[in-house]
Amino acid sequence: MSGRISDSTVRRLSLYLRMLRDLERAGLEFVSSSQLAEPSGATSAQVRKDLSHFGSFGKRGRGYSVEGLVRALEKILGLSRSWRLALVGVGKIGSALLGYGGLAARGFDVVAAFDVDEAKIGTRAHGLRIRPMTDLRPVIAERGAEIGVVATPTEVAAEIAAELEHAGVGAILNFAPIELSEVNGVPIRTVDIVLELEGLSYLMSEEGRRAGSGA
Amino acid sequence: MSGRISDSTVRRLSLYLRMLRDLERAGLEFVSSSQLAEPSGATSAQVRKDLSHFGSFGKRGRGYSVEGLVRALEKILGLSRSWRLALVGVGKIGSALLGYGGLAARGFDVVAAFDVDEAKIGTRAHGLRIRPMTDLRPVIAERGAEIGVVATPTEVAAEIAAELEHAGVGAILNFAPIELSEVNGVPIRTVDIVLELEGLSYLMSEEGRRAGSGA
DNA sequence: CTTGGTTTGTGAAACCTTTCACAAGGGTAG
DNA sequence: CTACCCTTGTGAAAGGTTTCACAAACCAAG
Repeated sequence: MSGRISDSTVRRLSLYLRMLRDLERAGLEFVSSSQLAEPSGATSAQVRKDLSHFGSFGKRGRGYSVEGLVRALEKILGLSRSWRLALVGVGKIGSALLGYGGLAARGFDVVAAFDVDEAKIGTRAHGLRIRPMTDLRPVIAERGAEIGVVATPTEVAAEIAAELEHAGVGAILNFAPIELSEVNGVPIRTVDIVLELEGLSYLMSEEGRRAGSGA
Repeated sequence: MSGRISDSTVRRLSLYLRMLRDLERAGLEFVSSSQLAEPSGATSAQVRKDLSHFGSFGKRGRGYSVEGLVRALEKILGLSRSWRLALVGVGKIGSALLGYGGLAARGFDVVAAFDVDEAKIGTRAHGLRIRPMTDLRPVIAERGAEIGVVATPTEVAAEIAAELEHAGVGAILNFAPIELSEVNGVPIRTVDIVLELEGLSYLMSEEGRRAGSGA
């Protein structure tokens, strides 16, 4: 089993876990790979392959114990604990994140927020005091933040990411539309809305071209 | 050339285009595949392969004309025009989107906003009147919105997506943490922040396990 | 015109992911 | 215990994407 696991596998594991939690809440005891596959658009074989990288969790003829698999996936994904986030940039996106209860509900707590804007510093947003950038390092250390969130303008995103790494975070979630390069093995995920929209734009134009070229 | 183009190729094309626009603004005339590759973390061969699916845009020995390639990529990606977005759900994320100038700047204009909250309906957010869900169909038709944006709670996301499809949008951008299934060939992209964070959680835990297992 | 330096466009090879298909194992009913 | 039905776990095959490597083409200099 276990070698290097692909991003797409990890992504699917998260989706399986989501569904399993629903099933657990619903009181279901066992689930088959095909039931598990449906909501994420995967196949049953893919579910089994994905899980097989980490061990053998099912019972032949029965399926998987819902509770057992929830615990196993939580352990694999590192979700049996909660994580502390440090947010840099309390603008539109930053504020939206602070107000989004879904994060804390899933074990991601924002424990510190930073901004350069003098007018914001010292004020509170959703119960969190906004701090100046100069406090980045000590506050991240003191609060033990493990994940840095970059919600700044594009121009400073790379610099902020570097500072976060220096401050000791182990991973970065980036909302600026720029491809940040991973250094020191600190993984970075970028959420790039414009990129997603451009992907849709391509598909819609494609369709037009396809239909148009037939005539 | 051109068959079915993979998502990752389209994604990279967007990144090339971004860089090319910067180069164009900087007044550069020609660019090589290796220069183009750098910021997106691709290789020069990959850049050439990606472009080769759509035609032959470069000059051997010289590279690509910056202006020419900008126009070609804009055409390929459907970005020589602008797109109209209809937003459903003016909560935290929805408001953040409305306030985010980056969208309009890149040719994605939000032309309609809907919500179920009586208190919000009729008020204006960033110059846009918030409308009741019952107006969805007529307003989308009237304003000619092509892309629907789902920024609602998870529970209603699937239903809203279906309504948007019915109302005639050609693509959907979904912010609810749920995998929506494409129907009628209307493509859907989901931006799922929790999924990204869980991916980072996996990587950080992996690292711990790797280091720990050696001792 | 010829030579040399550069860069594209592209088959072929290498690599990675997904799907197939089936033996092995487990549960249940009689 | 036997017979039958299910579902897992997994090698092997298929399918896709990325990298390699090189001929073809272009430019500039002499």
